[in-house]
Amino acid sequence: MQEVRTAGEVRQKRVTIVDVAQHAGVSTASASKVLRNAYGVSESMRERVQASMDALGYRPHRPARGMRGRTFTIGMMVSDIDNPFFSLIADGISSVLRQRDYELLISPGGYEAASQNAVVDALIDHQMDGLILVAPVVGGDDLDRIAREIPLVIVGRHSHSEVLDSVSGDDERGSELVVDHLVGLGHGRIGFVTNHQDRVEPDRPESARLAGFLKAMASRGLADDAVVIDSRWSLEGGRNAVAMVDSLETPLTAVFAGADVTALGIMSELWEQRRAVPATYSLVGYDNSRISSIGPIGLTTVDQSGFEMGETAGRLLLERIEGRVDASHVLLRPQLVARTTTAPPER
Amino acid sequence: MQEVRTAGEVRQKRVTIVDVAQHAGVSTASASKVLRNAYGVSESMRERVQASMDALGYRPHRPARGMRGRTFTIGMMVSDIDNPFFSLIADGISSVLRQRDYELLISPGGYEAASQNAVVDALIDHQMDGLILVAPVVGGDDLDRIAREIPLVIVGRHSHSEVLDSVSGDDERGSELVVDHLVGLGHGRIGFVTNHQDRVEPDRPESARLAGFLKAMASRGLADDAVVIDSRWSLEGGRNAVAMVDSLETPLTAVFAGADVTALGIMSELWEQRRAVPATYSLVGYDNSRISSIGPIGLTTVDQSGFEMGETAGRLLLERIEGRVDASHVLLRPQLVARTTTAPPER
DNA sequence: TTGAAAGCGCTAACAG
DNA sequence: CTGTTAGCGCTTTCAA
Repeated sequence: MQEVRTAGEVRQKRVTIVDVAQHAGVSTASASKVLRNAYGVSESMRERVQASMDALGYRPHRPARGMRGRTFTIGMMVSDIDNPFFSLIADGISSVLRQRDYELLISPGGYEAASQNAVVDALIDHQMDGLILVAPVVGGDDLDRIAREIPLVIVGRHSHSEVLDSVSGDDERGSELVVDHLVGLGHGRIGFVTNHQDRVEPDRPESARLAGFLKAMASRGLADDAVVIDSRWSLEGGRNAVAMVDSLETPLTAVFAGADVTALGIMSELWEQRRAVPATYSLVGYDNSRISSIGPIGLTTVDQSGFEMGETAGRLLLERIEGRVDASHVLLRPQLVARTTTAPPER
Repeated sequence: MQEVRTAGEVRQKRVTIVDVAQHAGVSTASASKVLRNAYGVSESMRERVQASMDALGYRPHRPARGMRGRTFTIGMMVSDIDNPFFSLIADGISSVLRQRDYELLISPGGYEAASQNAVVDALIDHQMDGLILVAPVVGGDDLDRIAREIPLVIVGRHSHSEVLDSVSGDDERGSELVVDHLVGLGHGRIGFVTNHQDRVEPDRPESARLAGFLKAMASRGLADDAVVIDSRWSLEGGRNAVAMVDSLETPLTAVFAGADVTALGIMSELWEQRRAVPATYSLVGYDNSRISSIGPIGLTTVDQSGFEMGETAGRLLLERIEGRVDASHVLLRPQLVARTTTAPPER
């Protein structure tokens, strides 16, 4: 029997820049310059070195690069990778980075500030060239502190910080679109399901969507018909919201769930109780996640163009890395996607 | 106005092991040993150094560690992060790594062998200590080659390789469970939607599930009633499968979609045609993704216990890194989850 | 334009 | 048990 061992086997050594330099008959410094597209190399030098790199199949060792210069790696923190919206953002980022030979590495940070901070530290320890944090729950001061250590872009959270960039949807506007849609259908008494915050941070999407909802209702003379249901933006939170809505003295004709996942929880709970949507009440989500378009779901929701957000975030981060110092905060226009969970009220 | 500049500002230098050693009044070698929990350090030394590390808030620089030894980082490649099943696997892996101070970094590799290979190379270039590839489309030879470079575990794909470990669900058994369920309900003529492979690789889940389906049908005397529908495991593939099923001469009473996402595509298409499930035909998926449990969907499917897969993969990889040389291939038992998309045939 | 040499933060071999 | 020192692969002065 042939022995095929891994640990015992002598793994062939990596091709290093020294090998390339020797093969091309030049100094490592010159090879390095070619690798980095740096100034001060003749055309012939560039060609020779490039040929050697190709011939030897040279791939730069990232940790070694990181010791002195850049790693050409960008870190992305998300709470949980299982979020279709994050996936779109990641695709958008990748599409920008790819053209510039940067690489994207993703790390799930959970839903607690403590665990997210730990993940951010770890990404910094990897000597990444920049970080993109998606909907971080970390406090604003912490974000500024991080931004002073490393180029930083946050996605999905409004910001006015001077030291970092941000890309987010115009959540206030998004809520307004929803209210317009529902009022247009004839609804008056509308509920909004919140994502409970122990310590309210005004720059978080949940705050902006709630504010937008209240403002839009008020400006249409429906301030007294705006009902806030304090729950959580999760499947479970949606399920629980159903009972809360039922316990209201005056019933609702429409519920704006604040997020698709919450709307799905509500749908699921209602379905189990054999109550139909939109017959029971109209239902609106937020995010336009892929599930929402599936036939039997057909959730009316708000699209945030995640891919474009990712592209923008990637572009901003590269600009930061190249040295831009003034902050840039981009707000993207949301769009309402009307499907089958909204209809005129029954009465 | 106060100037708050990032790039211009002098960023404070990192705390290095030299700082720790100085603070504790010992050599860097000793500090390093404490950091690595290496042998040959007195209790008092350990305490002093540890105290200094805590006092200075020392965090080891991963690239530097990677230059000589381990980075304590594991890379995970997935085709696309937007897959609830992958999320479960990642959680499982993380739960194991966390106890051992390893970190998990995830990289989306797309659906092509070429792009996946590029991502794997990039992870190797980062000097990661080991890799976990989820359902790679890369050829078996390539996997062996990779495994000779770096400790490797593949998830969701059967393997008999001597140089790498694998964890997967028993897909043949899973298909058998589905056939049993459907036949138990009274179905005879059953369709199976495949994920088309240009070059059939027998160790891929799509091959195993198809084989299991055909075998189970045959062993129940239904070989002639087993219909194979060649499509793709995607939302679109599911949608297209509907027309293919409709064009069959003898109609089906049940469709085993091979994967949840395919089943969702079928559901969606049928729904748009105002045809009900399971009235049109019973429908079964595979994966038990989170969506499948949502009320209005209620998809009958097969659970693969992704979290456990992740745990196992993490454990196997750490063992490899510690030096295990004989391959380990784990097969996990799948379970049928019956919901509302399956029922006895109408006739 | 090119090359020699120092050094990034850490580990490992070896000496004391 | 502890310290000295070389060196990982690369970038970056600085000199030629």
